[in-house]
Amino acid sequence: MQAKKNTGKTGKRPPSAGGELAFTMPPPNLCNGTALRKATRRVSQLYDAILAPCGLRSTQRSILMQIARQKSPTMGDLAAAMVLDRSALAHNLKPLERDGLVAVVADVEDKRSRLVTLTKRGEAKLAESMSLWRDAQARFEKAFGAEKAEALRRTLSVVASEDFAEAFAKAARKS
Amino acid sequence: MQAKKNTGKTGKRPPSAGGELAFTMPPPNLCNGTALRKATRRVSQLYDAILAPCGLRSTQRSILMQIARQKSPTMGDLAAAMVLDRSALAHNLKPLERDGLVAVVADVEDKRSRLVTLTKRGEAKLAESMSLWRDAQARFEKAFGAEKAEALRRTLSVVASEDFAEAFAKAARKS
DNA sequence: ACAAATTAGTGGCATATGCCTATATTATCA
DNA sequence: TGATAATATAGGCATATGCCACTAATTTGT
Repeated sequence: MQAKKNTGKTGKRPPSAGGELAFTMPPPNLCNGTALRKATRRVSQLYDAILAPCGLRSTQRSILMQIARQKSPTMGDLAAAMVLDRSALAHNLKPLERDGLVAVVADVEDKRSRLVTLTKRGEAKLAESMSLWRDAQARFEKAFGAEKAEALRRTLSVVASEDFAEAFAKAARKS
Repeated sequence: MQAKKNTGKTGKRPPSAGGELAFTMPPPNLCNGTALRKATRRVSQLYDAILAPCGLRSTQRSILMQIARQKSPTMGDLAAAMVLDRSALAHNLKPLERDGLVAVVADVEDKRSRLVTLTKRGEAKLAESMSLWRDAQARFEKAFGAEKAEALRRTLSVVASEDFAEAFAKAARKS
């Protein structure tokens, strides 16, 4: 960091942030990542509050639901479907295992793999959460519009896809 | 990806999840929260990889940027602007404080409040991150389309707003 | 067949996020 | 003014997320 720019009007100011920054401040709300994270925090909070009575958070519920869909996926398949890091998935499964909602068993086909399954309790808990989830969904669509919600989900699924990740990676930076 | 050798409905199955569930399985990709979280994880990963050389994650960068915008916000103001729980913000600031990028000082006006400011190092680090961030943004817009990206950000900002939270809360379920 | 490369998962570390409770400070009101 | 409510934050606990390095098992190249 070099000496401060002499713009001619720099006076003595509090220990920082008073003067001009070393870059042009972009307009607000321009970062796609920040916009996504803010919306996600808001919605997770709203959904979690509705789901609370069943003792599942939205993250946990989405994992149980995905296991139900894929029947008995490997850790890797499940992680890929959730766009979730493998180790993150492993950590997320721990509380669910501890509470007896999921079980992880070795795969006899490929001993490197482990298969994740719902237990009876897991199925029951997922079933129990359905009406709460439907309530949250209904509220979202009422507040935001069902059509717009569907369009948003489609858009988000593009952004979450591996195709998008590859396009992002290939996107040459300015030549 | 291995095909499960599920021998019909009579065969041996893992300790659960073989039969019909106690609810009707909704079509995939229907949950707004899950769609948001998946897209956010993907984009955070992509942005973080680009930002890595400067040592900031996208979350940290967005906090520094918001502090720069608000000059010296209180914890509460900053948390509200970030749609972030206060205690989460407090935790997130710890590594930044430790690294000397931000400073938290008591407010003389209201001794309950603490003001968050960027240090010189924080300003410099933020400035250093700008070109990396612009690279990530450019990649996103090239892969997704600049127009669509802007539309998405506008949509997300609606979802993240307090107005939306209120509308969600009021959205009566039983009409 | 055997070493090398690849693939699957674990464990450690660090950050991210949120709830609940406690504490300190300020504002209100009888 | 003194009790009380409201506000701002801190701390403890738990889950969420991701990177890296490591181990185990399979696949591949020769």
